[in-house]
Amino acid sequence: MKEGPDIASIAALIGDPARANMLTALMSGKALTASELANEAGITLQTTSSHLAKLDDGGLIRQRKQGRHKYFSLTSDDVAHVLESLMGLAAGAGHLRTRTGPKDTAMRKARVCYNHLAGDMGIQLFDGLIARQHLVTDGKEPVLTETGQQFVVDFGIDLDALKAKKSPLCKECLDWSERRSHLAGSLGRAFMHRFEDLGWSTRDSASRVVRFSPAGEQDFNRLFGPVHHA
Amino acid sequence: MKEGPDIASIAALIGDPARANMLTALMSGKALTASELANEAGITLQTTSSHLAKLDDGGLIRQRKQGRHKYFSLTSDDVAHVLESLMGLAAGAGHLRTRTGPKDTAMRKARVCYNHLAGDMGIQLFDGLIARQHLVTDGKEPVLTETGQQFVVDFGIDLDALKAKKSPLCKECLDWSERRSHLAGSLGRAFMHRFEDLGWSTRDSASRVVRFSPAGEQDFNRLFGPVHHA
DNA sequence: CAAATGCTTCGGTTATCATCGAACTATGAA
DNA sequence: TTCATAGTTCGATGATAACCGAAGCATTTG
Repeated sequence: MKEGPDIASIAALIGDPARANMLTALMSGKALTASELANEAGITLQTTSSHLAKLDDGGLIRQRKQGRHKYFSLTSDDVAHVLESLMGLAAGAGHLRTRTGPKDTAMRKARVCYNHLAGDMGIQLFDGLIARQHLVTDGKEPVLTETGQQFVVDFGIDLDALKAKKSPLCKECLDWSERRSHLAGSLGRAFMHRFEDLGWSTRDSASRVVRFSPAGEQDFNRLFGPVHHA
Repeated sequence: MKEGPDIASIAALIGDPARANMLTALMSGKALTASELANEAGITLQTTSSHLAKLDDGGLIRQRKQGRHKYFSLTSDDVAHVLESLMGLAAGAGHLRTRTGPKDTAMRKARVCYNHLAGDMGIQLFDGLIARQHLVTDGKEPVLTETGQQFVVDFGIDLDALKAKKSPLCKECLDWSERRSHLAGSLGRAFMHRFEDLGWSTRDSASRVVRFSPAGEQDFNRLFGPVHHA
């Protein structure tokens, strides 16, 4: 009724089932066309157009014209973060829409959260970095240690390029399936990208599922898995 | 098409302006009554009641009856975190709301609530016991853990005598200045009594104010103050 | 007991908004 | 040019839900 940040209008945007489905689809990190989003939400193209205009107006999505197509994507990691948090709440409250299926277990194991790795393996990555003291979390956002910076560079990530950008290097993102933190931010994105470059993992084209090859998973566990003390 | 939790229903809950105002008001961490929330949202009590039922149904708030009042608060830090993120997206500053309770600073700090400690220090006692895992609250009334029982005995309280009585050992009591929980029940009374026996505190004869000696407050903070992680 | 206070339930009104059919614009292909 | 595909705009409809008045509980106070 009065002052303060208008969380109601933004939440209302997410609160419509059709729009929520579109946003969830965009959590894959891929840019999608209006038609694809219409299909995701199960509504006609006209209605979709109206929804997309509202989402754009609310600053939740960004659009790029390319030929006669129009590609839509989430505006920022912040938007993805809010959506992921909402999923956490919904999952905690027992508001799951679908019961556990084959795809669900794959989703829980490894999936993309906008542009970084989430699910069980996302948490392993995060915990593994911390266990090896490559990353420290003192209250606020995580920070790379000296050895951590060295490790990242050795792993084949151009750290200087990431630092040059203005977007935050490390961010925590709450996992809705595990209810624990995993690594987001530009470093999280870089890790995801590197895994694919190394051939460790591939993205499922139709969903958010990330599939690791047996060899890739083995390498992953060696570098990020639980630490065994002597 | 439909994967993951149902974020739409939860977002829709937050998406109504009246409910958003209530939730924002509850972000203070304090429990508020239905009437106060009605006032915050600028709607009648009937409508508020309906909204509160929906928020409760969605698992966003939790309610507690005390006397003829009903106090509402956010269910968890997770809820607060989502709201905070939404505010970030809405790109605005937070706003503080109604300030209620005793104006006397001494009363705010420490006072007697029937027979146990209330006010800021009462909350510190309660939070401190939980932070040290001496007390757990899983939905219902708090319960002493193994280490908690040992701690209580070591502190000089005759736990067996308390257990022998029929009155409940631990109860949560809502603080009317801080609007948060503190420890009541026979254990709460025992703590209060022990503080006085140890010479840590004395009761003001004319009011409900409890005065701690400097040394007593120091000891109190050592045992019940905030926990510092290594 | 009765009066007062705090909150809930019920019924009816109103306003909003998601939805689709149809018509329109824009880009690309034949 | 003509056709096809991608997306937008407009108008009408229908369902949902926010809202309040009035009456009903429940608890405390006098």
